[in-house]
Amino acid sequence: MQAGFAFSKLVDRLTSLAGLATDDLDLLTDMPSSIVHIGPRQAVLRHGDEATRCCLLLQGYLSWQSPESPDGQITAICVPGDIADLHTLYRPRIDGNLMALGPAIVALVPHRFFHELAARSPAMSRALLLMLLADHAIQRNWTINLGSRDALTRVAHLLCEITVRLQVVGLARDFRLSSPFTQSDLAAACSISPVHANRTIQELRRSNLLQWRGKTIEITDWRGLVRLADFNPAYLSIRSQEDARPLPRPVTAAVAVA
Amino acid sequence: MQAGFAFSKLVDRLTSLAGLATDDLDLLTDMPSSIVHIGPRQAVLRHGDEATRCCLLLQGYLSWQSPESPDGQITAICVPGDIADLHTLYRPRIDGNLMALGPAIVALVPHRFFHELAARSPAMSRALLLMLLADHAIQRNWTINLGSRDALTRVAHLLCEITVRLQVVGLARDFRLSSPFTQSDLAAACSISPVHANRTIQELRRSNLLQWRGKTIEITDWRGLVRLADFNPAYLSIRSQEDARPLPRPVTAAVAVA
DNA sequence: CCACCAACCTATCACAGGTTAATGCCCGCT
DNA sequence: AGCGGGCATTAACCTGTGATAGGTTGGTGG
Repeated sequence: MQAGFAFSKLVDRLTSLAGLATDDLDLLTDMPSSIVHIGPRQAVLRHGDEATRCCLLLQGYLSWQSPESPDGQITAICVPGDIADLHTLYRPRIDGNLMALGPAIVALVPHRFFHELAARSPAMSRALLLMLLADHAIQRNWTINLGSRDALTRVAHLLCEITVRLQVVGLARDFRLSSPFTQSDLAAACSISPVHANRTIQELRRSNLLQWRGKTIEITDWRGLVRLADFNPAYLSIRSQEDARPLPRPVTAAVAVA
Repeated sequence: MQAGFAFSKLVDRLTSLAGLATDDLDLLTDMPSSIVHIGPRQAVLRHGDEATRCCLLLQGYLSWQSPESPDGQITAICVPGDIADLHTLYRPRIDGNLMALGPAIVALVPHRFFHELAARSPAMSRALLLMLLADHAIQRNWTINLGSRDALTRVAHLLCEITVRLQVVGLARDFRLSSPFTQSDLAAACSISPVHANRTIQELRRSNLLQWRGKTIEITDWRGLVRLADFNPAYLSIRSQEDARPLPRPVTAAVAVA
């Protein structure tokens, strides 16, 4: 999509969920926002806050951490194009802490904008709803991941999920993903100890499934990783590539007006 | 609320989430539905189905089980008043299996009804959305439960959650809950082995926190169970009792019309 | 009354993963 | 260049939970 457009990843994400006409997407161009750079391990939203703006992630990773659990368990991860706290449109009270994993860039957008957007375009309204449902489906899948997989397959599955979610917004197409997060972060997301996360990563390396050097992960055997993790991307509710390009401006409507 | 009304538990649930005027609630009286009795361990919806109706639980418990995982892990539990598959209003493809734990009674309601309901009443539309968000919050909490608690506190936490959710719809007020489900079911929900679930329950008994005899559980030390589980019901997004009664018919509106 | 079945309970053993702590590495800072 | 502080790595040890296998109880039907 438009390469220079700051919100292009949001556009990618939305069109991956629902059919949107160019008219609908045009509504995003006057999205008011303030751009904020976040440092590593810095909080974006704190437990108990009342949100009045949504937090659209432009670059990097954000994580939701469960409040008042000493181990700082990570309950969700956001990738670029995600609106981290979309649900605050309807329940503004923040439950949990939203932290950056590594440096990140976010756009803060007033709730008001999305409410008006939804009122103006039913298709957009629907797309936002599907975004909420997709988040829900991902969350359910994390439940499955924690409940039924061991450490190795759990880590593998998480990496598969992140990779595909990045690919939706045009990142990691070559299976190289930036990893500004630490092994401890990965451990916190998989609910294993940092030490065991390390053991696990080394086993993935030893099996020639991936390399993790410095701040990038390269998946060298995608098929193998998918097989190991028993990964099925269906739950991410991504439409097929076929359908995933913007619908043309509805000509019939123009005719009707004329 | 109206005791004889078949959908009173749904009313309880909705009003616990949002302020609803009597006018809004009246819209529920012509809800078309077919009542279905489900046997224990019987499937209500199967992975891959396309839903055209929503499944409102009237009595008993339903569980979502992850598809194609041999251990039959339970990823969510529904209590009376819940609409088990509300999300199918927007994404009708079923992901997972919906099974009854013990005998259950459900009302099948055409999607169409809810769509019209939402179109007619903004307050209802909002309440349904909040119901989806509440489900999401519960799911996130299951992630926390599996990720950060050991078997004992995990079971304790689940029992706390179910108890409070039942109380919202007027059940288990005396901390006695019907438990038509088996210890294996509980194990599947907590991702532990049935044997260990048994050990765990016995420890809860030994600590005089509860009794589980036959098909009812009696929680004899609610405070103690809450403390053990570190249970905080905030995530269930239940409004305070104060707010939780129906709003009076908005007189002002009538005046405006007149 | 007994056969049968499902659920519940108990005992034992093995192992995945947690805990702790020591070491090494790399990178930024003065 | 030297220093300090995260972070990755390795090792030794320990514990919670899974697996298996068997015994008990209670309800249901012949």
